[in-house]
Amino acid sequence: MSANSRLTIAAHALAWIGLYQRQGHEVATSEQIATSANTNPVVIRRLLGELRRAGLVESRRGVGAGWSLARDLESMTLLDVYEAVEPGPLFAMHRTTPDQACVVGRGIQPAMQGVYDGIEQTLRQELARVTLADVLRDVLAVPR
Amino acid sequence: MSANSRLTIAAHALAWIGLYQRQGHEVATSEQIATSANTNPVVIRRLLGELRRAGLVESRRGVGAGWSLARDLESMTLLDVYEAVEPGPLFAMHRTTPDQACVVGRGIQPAMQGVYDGIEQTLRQELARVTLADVLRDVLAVPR
DNA sequence: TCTGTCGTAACAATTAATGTTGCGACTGCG
DNA sequence: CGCAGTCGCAACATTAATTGTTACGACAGA
Repeated sequence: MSANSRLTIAAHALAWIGLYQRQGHEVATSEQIATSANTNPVVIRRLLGELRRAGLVESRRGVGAGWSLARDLESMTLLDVYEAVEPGPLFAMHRTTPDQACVVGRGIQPAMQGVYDGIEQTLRQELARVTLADVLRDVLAVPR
Repeated sequence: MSANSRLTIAAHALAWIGLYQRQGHEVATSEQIATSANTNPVVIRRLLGELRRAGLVESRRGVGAGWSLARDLESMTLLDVYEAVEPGPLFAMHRTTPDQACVVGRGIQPAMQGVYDGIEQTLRQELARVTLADVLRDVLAVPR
């Protein structure tokens, strides 16, 4: 379905900053995170910018600039991240309006919307159940 | 997230065929369905082709050709349709391998995969709960 | 003033879905 | 037998979203 790794990369960045701060550092740079995620620093800055708008991270400019967590990893859930970085709904409707002269064309969108709303609701509950601290714990639990 | 309406269009097509057959017709043509969904017949044929591979519909060729249901709408769930028409997973990993020399780079994919697997599981349960007969009922329940 | 990093715009590259055209294959009918 | 209507499928165009890249000004501390 989606060639969309935004949630994955955002979680990666947050886990990285969290671990780095646990090791006693003040801020992490987009360059460092980009190296770990094997991508471009601008991509990281863009994503972190969205997380900052959601109040999850803060950035500092000037010399010794970089990114830090605005809250504990324990208090951040994947739902917070999801809402910050994912724009649209999971499933889309027709890209052009179906034939309103047809019974099915008229009724299909409300019918499917009901289903999709329920699913989106469940998805949110699942994401809200996992904190970024959980993610970092699982990351560190992987044997090297 | 996804600009992907495959599930919606597939459900539309199945509901349309189901209703048309209830009205006493043998088969529906991709042209008719495309008109209702306001898209191109080839798009419908492609989708229905995937549904046929999954055993949900059958097609007839020659004169009086067209599509018919291979099973009752009651016995078809949105999960059947989803599995037939959605290729990939909901959330993607990094498009390039993260830095394996970094703890986070090494552990993030297994960690996120665990979460994503659970979500995919829940999504399937939700989809399996809705039959295409439910969808058609809801379609017809929409006031005109 | 110099240095390192963010902030952001602009644009290219990539990928997936969707739309379109064309044509051969099939099959019932006259 | 030939015709008509529709599927099957390949090839290509279009659209849209994400991701990657380059460039450069803004900022703040040394």
